[in-house]
Amino acid sequence: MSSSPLSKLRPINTLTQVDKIEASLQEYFREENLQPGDALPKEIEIAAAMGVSRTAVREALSRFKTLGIIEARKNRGMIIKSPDVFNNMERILHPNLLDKNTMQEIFEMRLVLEMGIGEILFLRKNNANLLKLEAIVEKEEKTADKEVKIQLDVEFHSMLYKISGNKTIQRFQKLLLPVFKYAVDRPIHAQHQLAPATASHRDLLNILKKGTPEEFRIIMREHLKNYFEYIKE
Amino acid sequence: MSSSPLSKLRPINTLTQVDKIEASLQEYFREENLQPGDALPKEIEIAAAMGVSRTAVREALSRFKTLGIIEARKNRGMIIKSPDVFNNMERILHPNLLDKNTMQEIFEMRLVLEMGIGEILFLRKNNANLLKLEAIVEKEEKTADKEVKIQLDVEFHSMLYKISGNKTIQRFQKLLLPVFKYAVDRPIHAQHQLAPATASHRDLLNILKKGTPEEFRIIMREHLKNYFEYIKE
DNA sequence: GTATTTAAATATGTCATACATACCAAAGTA
DNA sequence: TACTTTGGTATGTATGACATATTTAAATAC
Repeated sequence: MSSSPLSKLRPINTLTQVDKIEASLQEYFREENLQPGDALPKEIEIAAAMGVSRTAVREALSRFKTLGIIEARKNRGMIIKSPDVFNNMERILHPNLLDKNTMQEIFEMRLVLEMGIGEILFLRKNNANLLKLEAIVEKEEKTADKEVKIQLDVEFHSMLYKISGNKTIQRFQKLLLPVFKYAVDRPIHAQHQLAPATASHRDLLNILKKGTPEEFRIIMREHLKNYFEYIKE
Repeated sequence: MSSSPLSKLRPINTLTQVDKIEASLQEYFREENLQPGDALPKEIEIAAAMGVSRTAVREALSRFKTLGIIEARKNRGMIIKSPDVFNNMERILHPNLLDKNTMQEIFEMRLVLEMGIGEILFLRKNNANLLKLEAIVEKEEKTADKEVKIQLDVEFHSMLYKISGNKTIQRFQKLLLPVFKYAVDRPIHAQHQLAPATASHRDLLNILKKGTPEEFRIIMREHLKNYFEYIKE
């Protein structure tokens, strides 16, 4: 059997069968303009319509299930679902798996969020919120236990996100926490952390109570100074 | 074969077989402390070890593949992979699927990022970067075509993220773009968009060139003013 | 005629088996 | 030494069957 030199040229499309089925389904979703709650055809029907095995269809569907785009209720058929944006990220954001660079970038991202959250805080703050924040700060000032202090530090910043009233941002921050913690625990960073913050949580609280967004940003920048020094390197 | 009355009591966990296999595999990954690059047992071996069918194992593995935690190279076996944090989100962040509230929150999140990115820009900016930004601004000032203007607006902000040097943030922003666009196109928002920004891209560029992070934040706040008005409601 | 029970139909979940396919490695050939 | 061939291997795909839980409809009891 003679093979022409062209046979060396691999087809561009190295997609597997399941990949194609996945794409085809996605197109189907779009064309049908399917909305959450809408029902899907049965697996067998999909397989028949595409001329492939139920096995392959199931694997493609499995991907959508994993992503949270569809939900299969046993023996009841499948429906389109409104996916949880971060559900998947939670499952992969383990320090074990991420490379150092990505971790570093996520670390920075948290700083960016922290610096940018001020505007919304001033839009959404209220007395109840501020009291809770106050309680945390007071606890912080009273304790000497380092472990407790660290815990309260997390709580303070978490409360800020809560005050933002934006559950998506809140979720995202919670997601970043383990990565952030891991980064902070790295030896190279430990020394910076030791340096006392030049602006305290109390300062932030006071500004949030009686100051302006602009002042808040300045104090927050000061509060995070050590971290910004860190990422300079 | 006698079955006690207790056999009627169904186990609390309504987990499916595949769910259990997934959990079991996850535990295996953790216990073995598997790192990216490490090989997994063959599907058949896993199935045999767990006493289940290869089908079920494959479906559990398929989930991990979808999440990007493992990679299957045909006929070569599977290995642990360093997952791409946002790869999954890209696949679900379609305006069709997300509910209004989540979209609104993502919209806000983009504003937060935009407000917080300044610090890092001043850390990472350089002449080459600024020239590119300048080029975009000049094009903007010369064109009258509204479509082009919108496109250049996106490019300007995208370039800011690029200057941040943080590919994770950059990716995230790209991810948010369609959602943002969708939100902006909503009628209720259209009127706000029509109001001319009180601080231009040129202003931002000038500050980035010769100003301070603090000034930059103030101008950015001014630049996004209309959007902030919008989310107040 | 209403209410409860039973039974059938249904669609996903799981299993077993076989074959296809592409990659690697080792043996064979010029 | 360089190239080709060949075979083993593990994932990818197909087929067919049965399990199981839910829904719907039929059947029975009152």
